[in-house]
Amino acid sequence: MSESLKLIHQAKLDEAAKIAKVLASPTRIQILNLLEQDRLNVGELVSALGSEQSTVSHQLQKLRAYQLISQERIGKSVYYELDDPHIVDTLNQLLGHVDHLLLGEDHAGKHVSDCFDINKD
Amino acid sequence: MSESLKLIHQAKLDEAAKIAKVLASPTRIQILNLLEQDRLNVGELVSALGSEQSTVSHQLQKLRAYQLISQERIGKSVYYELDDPHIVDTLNQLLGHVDHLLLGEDHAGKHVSDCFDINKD
DNA sequence: TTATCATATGCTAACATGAGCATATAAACA
DNA sequence: TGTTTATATGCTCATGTTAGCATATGATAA
Repeated sequence: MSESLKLIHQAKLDEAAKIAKVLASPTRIQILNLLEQDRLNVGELVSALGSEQSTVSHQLQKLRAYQLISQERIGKSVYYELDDPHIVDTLNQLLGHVDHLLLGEDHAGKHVSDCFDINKD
Repeated sequence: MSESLKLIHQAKLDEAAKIAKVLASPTRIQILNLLEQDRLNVGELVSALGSEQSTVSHQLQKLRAYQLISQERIGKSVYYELDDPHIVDTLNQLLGHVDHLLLGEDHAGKHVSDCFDINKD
């Protein structure tokens, strides 16, 4: 009598890896985090992130490719917003995991707050 | 009156991205999936995965580096098992997300089962 | 000790990725 | 129309990743 193991089939495996890849970038995580709070245009994202405008646009392109965000032009600006509630869950789960890790490492007491505010304007 | 946005601080961002990176490989996801079902040695993983032994060992090394798995030598073999319950949650959340996606895409009806069994021996 | 089996590691080639500069496009305004 | 503003895209450099071959290590068996 032999035990059997379940394999995830390749298509599902590849898709899962792709999504993980989208989340595997600090910049993209930050963008998703910001868009979870508000609908923002590129300029607002650029100043919040402190990155180059082209860098932000490139990352938005990738998020768009996975249909995680949607865009709408208003006047001169293009506003982005989250378009996939599931990815937010996955991201928050991931961030929760990290909280747990960082809390564990920082057991000594000198724990820093997770977030800090910035001014949108 | 200006709205404020919360930024995730860099350390947390980097850590989250690192974890996502670990999950951003079909091979590693499959390994985690298999180890979720049973404690397995490298040879068993190799035959289940159908990859080169060195490839599997390299991936195990990465999973080890993140302390997602632990190892124990028994006789000539080294057995691996999951060492982090949280990552399993994150992975399952991710896989659930993918199920949702694939189901959506395959709306036409020809939907394939998610997993298939293999013989462990 | 030597041979053998199981696993780990060094190395390399092919490929992907992230960031930023320079530039193109597209809308709005004068 | 021409100019300005906002965003997108092409290109490139530096860096990282994957997989596999060859080989090293480590444990067991003879």
